[in-house]
Amino acid sequence: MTSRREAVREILAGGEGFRSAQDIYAQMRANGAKIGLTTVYRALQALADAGQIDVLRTDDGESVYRACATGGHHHHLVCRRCGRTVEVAGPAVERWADAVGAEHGFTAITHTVEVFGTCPSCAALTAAG
Amino acid sequence: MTSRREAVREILAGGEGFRSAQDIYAQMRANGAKIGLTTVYRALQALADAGQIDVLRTDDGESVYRACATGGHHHHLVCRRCGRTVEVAGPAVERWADAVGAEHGFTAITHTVEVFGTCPSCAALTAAG
DNA sequence: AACGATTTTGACAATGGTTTTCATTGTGCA
DNA sequence: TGCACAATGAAAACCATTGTCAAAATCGTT
Repeated sequence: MTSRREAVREILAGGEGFRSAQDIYAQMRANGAKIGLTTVYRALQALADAGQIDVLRTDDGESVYRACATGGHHHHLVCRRCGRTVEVAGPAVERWADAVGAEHGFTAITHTVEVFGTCPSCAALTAAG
Repeated sequence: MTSRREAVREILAGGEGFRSAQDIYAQMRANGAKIGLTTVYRALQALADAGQIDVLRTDDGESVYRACATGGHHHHLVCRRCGRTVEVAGPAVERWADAVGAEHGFTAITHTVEVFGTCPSCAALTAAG
């Protein structure tokens, strides 16, 4: 029983976009894995704590997870239509956030940035239909 | 009974930082107002739809609301300790977000940016105790 | 003022993602 | 094999939020 976390991580690594804990759980069960929802949550938390996966909240309050392609700090450009995501590095934002914080005397600055848009494919679809 | 929304808006206008729906409800009850939690939620939604208040999600999934001081688009610098918030305008980020989106062919770009940090007062407290 | 139509309100139940509980099971070690 | 400890998972608990629906308030009309 090599920690189920491995299994969870592999599921995430095997996919592309963000997935919710519930989805991951369902998929694992579908794959025949014997795992509980509780454990999925715990694995996800551990992975997130270890910085091995990305976490972000959808607008309706659900947490979604995704394997981190690049180890470093980065943000996401998410298609609001199909959910396709692109990891983007944004040195400019990092600097801006730090500057803004410093300007007001804040320390230990962190920030969350998510960019949403309509990806080319979906834009085409929208135009067509 | 001039729409309870007025009352909710006034509570928000009378405070500084972000407050959760539950907090607002509790405060209104404490002030002697006869209002239901359901109505607070409805008022908050209506106000948010009308663009009269800011809404954002805390890390633990709770929605928090705040009277919008400036009408225009802006972001927030939030103290992770005491919740004090500063509205910041960030032309640089706007441009960056648009540029990043455009670079990948995305259109109709929107973005969410929240900067967290420890405010001077809280930093002092931390250092002291 | 009186009336009905429409909207607003709010107590309560339901929802649903997430977390906790706790007994069970697996693992490492002597 | 036996024991200590971490991991697991089923079910219950949590809790912010939303839905339901009947009562109350408001408006427009007479």
